[in-house]
Amino acid sequence: MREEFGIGELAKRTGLPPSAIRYYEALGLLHPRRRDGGRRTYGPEAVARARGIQLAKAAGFTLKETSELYPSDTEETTLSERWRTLATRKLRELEAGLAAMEAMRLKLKEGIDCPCTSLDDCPLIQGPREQT
Amino acid sequence: MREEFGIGELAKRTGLPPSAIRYYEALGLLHPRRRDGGRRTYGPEAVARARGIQLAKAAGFTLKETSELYPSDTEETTLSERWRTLATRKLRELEAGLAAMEAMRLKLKEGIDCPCTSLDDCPLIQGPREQT
DNA sequence: TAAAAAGCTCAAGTGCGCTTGAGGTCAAGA
DNA sequence: TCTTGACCTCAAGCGCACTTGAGCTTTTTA
Repeated sequence: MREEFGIGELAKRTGLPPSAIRYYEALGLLHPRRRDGGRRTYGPEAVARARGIQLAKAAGFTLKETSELYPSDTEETTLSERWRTLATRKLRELEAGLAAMEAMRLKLKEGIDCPCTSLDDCPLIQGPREQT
Repeated sequence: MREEFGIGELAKRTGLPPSAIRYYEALGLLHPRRRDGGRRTYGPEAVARARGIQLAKAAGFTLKETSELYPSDTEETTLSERWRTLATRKLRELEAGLAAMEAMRLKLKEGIDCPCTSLDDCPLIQGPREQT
């Protein structure tokens, strides 16, 4: 039979607290089975999913956005198109975020390496950025 | 005399709503002067600062962290050392974030370009990542 | 078998980053 | 002058991502 374990074990394997795991489930990101008595049971795929969620978080996605990235949850079977659309959009946003982080990294590095005392001094932000 | 303007003008120049500008001030990120009557007055340096804040936000910093990046606010005069320590730490965190975003970008791109239907299918997360 | 450990649900609380609203003030123009 | 619009303060509210706590049940293990 397949390897199954409880919420405590999943917590141990992912570094997430059980409360967060339950919360993700409430948002539809995780779908444990239940054993008699009501306790949640997970398999290895839950570990993969949890890692995906953590990665998405680290990449700046909200949990709602992340859940949209896992559309198998919505009962669709041929979801390739929808998924691709969503993922493409997210990819664009991600690349914008990456650019911002890279810019900030440069600012920080410049600030650290140069004799001025504050980010304000380094004229690195004065690009043509109006609006968010 | 130096070019000075009110909160509405700063809002226009930065794309930030006045409420957010006041909020940043409450957190010690902005330090407008006041004219008789109590209204806030800003100069061009406030625009630069506001852009820095926006950039930091886009790079994933909290406002608290961002404020630590502008230590001139804390009355210190020779802050280079402290600043450099902080900025170096932030830089490391930023680079970790960048790596995560890059990983997610790859996952998304892979998912978009390959025939599988979900992120779970692509074995891209199964690295040795435990804990956050 | 009995006590401890792990889990369950549900409601409320927390911190962040703002926004909204009430109620009042200040400044410029018709 | 007087009205309009920009601005002021302060308190409360909101969405997100969780955490905490109460009160109860299920497993495990000594």
